[in-house]
Amino acid sequence: MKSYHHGNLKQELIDCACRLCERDGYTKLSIRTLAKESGVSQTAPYRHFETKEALYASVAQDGFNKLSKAIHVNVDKKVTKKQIIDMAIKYIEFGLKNANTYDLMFGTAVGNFAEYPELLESANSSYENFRSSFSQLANDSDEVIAFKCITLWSMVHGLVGILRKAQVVADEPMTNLEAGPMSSAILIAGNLEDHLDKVISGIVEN
Amino acid sequence: MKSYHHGNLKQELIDCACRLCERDGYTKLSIRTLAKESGVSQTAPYRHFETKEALYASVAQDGFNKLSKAIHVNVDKKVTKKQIIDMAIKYIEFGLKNANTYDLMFGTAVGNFAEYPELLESANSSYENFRSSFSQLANDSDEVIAFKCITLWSMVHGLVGILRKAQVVADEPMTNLEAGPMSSAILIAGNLEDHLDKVISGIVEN
DNA sequence: TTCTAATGTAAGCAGTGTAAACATTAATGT
DNA sequence: ACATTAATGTTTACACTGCTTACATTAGAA
Repeated sequence: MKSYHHGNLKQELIDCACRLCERDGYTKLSIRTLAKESGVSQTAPYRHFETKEALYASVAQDGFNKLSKAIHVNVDKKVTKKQIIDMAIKYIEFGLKNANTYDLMFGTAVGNFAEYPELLESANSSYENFRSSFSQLANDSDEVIAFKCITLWSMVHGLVGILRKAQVVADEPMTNLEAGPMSSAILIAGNLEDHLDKVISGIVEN
Repeated sequence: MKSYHHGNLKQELIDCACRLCERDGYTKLSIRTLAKESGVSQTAPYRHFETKEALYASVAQDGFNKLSKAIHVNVDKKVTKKQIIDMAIKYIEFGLKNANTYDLMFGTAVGNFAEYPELLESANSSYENFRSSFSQLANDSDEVIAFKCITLWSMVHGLVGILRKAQVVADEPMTNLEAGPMSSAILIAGNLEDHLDKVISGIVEN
């Protein structure tokens, strides 16, 4: 005997949306199937999300929270280069393992973060994770910190994108080392740590 | 008196799709409106594109062709660092000025390039542009060329993504230099050339 | 000139986001 | 304790989508 009111619908919708978005990609997600999955009428979700974009925003927010956890570095003490490299690897792993969610976080499905304050805060918090790690790396000015921060961020962000495309192009996962289209991207994937060490050394010792 | 057969429908559809995709984003594009725009029945496009994805593939292909032109460097002689920087700037400009098309090229709307051989070739050709420029920069082994190439590519690709997000987050175009969320990304945008000079110097003199 | 393949149309299916009007119930103020 | 209100759910419906199927026209090859 189920009651008229669900009780926890909003959170259940978010959880379910996160799962389905990551499994099938956010394009495949429909509000109707989401409602069905939660055993509720087709339009019930609209009591909690004005538009589909608002739902996406919640999924993206959840993604940023998970990203923050994934890349978190303890900044009580001085941060080492090795920790930065580790952070970079964790970031890339996150991007590759949660590719569909990552699309939602950095794609255009959610047009303007400012319309979703909670999402904005989670996104900024992720960035702050990056920033604070660099602030404990050396005695740098804010500007230099920003430079290093953006350099690494765009690097890892770019690598996530490139590696995913390269996989697609190569028609095989990252094991394919043969010469071929965009094969260099794949070549690096097998050597990610070395690659990052080189690049980050260049950034850090600047 | 228009004839039953259009005569040049496929190309007209592509051209129109490119225009509309870039103007409104590929999500907003519908085959029906596209058909209407070309003065043809709703289902006529299906004679030329099996699925909507196939149409996207054509738009993306056109994007890669334009990208190739935009970043092309004459590799007859030795290539200079300045030329590489210039190429990077051209790439970023392309990504920012053709943002919606860029999404189609590097996003997930076209799942597997291998299913669209022409797209694949155009994409590879863009990459080859990058590669050949680096090959004329110094006497490097293929591996080192690949390293530099991927480093810069992921860098500029990442910057395109980050700068776009930062714009969104900052709620104002790249002029906003106030401290705030992700403001460092914006800070760099005003200084793109300096930024790239630093980073590329790090890559080139390796 | 006939036949066939290419290219167009018409009608329709199943699915979508979302708006509007209504039903039920939880929360709140007296 | 009870009436009122706000929150949350349902029903119905609209306009739109990608795409399929069956049919119409016509360009080009035999």
